[in-house]
Amino acid sequence: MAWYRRRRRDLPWRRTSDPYAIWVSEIMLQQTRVVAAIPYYERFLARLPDVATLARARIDTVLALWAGLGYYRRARFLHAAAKIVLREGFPKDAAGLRKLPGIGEYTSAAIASIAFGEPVAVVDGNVERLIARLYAAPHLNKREVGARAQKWLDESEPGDFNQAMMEMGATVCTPRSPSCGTCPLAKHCAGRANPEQYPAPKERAPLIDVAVAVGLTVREGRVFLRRRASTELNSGLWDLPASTGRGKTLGAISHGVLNQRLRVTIHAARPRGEGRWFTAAQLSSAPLATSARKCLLATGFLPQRGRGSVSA
DNA sequence: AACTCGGGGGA
DNA sequence: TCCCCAGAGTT
Repeated sequence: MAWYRRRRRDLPWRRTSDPYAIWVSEIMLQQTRVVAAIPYYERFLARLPDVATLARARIDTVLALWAGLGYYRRARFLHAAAKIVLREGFPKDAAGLRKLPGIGEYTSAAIASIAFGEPVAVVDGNVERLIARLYAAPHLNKREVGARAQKWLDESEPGDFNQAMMEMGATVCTPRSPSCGTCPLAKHCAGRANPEQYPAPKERAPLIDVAVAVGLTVREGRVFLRRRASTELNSGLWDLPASTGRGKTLGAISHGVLNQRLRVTIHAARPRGEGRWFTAAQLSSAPLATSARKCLLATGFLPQRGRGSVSA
């Protein structure tokens, strides 16, 4: 705790005690690095400053604010949960938070400890690694990590304790080349001699190549897009429609996603099915699928500007 | 417990 | 290219 008070990063969600803002930050931080989430967090809260505004916003607005951050299901869960909160009130503890869509074991504990001071330890990737090394235990499951973290929890300041654990994992007890020389726990750490062995590496799924063909139609400066259905992946995002692949090839992109590598070929096509025409300017504020954005950059429909181009 | 999410970015 | 990130939901 002394180390944390000295070394904590000045992060935007550490400047508020608003449970809504902390909630938004925790959803954005799921499987997402702190530095990646910061600009999205700032923009999201500026546009949707409270839970009622979020609940009443259109899903397109929410998805557009999320575009580029990945794991878009999080945005839909957050929006759905905001509607529930507007109707039923903000949950008062971790158990109540846990019932909301998009909030699991980690996130319920994080919000409850940080916003409400509830003495419950979080287990994220940082805490797993820190505990595994501290005990030189390569194969602990989440429940076992949680029990050990809970034992150390400072119940007078559980939010700061949890953030201290994660901050340690993110800045000192890092996956590769940890800074054991400056670690305040080094002399208590059983894994100090060989930190890279903890936790044991997980076996990875083999990389799969997937061929995808999409159709591109441009007329009078507008491109034809379809909205992905609620039953599909990336539902709600605008995407290029599928193609038979028989039209003239206009380009190709590679789009890595988890254990897949999508090889997307872009073909000239006629507009088919439901869809909408977008100008390049309209796309800057539309929830566009990342692979579609790459295709539109590759074919020159969108200008090649600095990635992200997070315009309000 | 394993798998998916057709993510994203640092090293 | 590899690794893993303040994970959650589904099967």
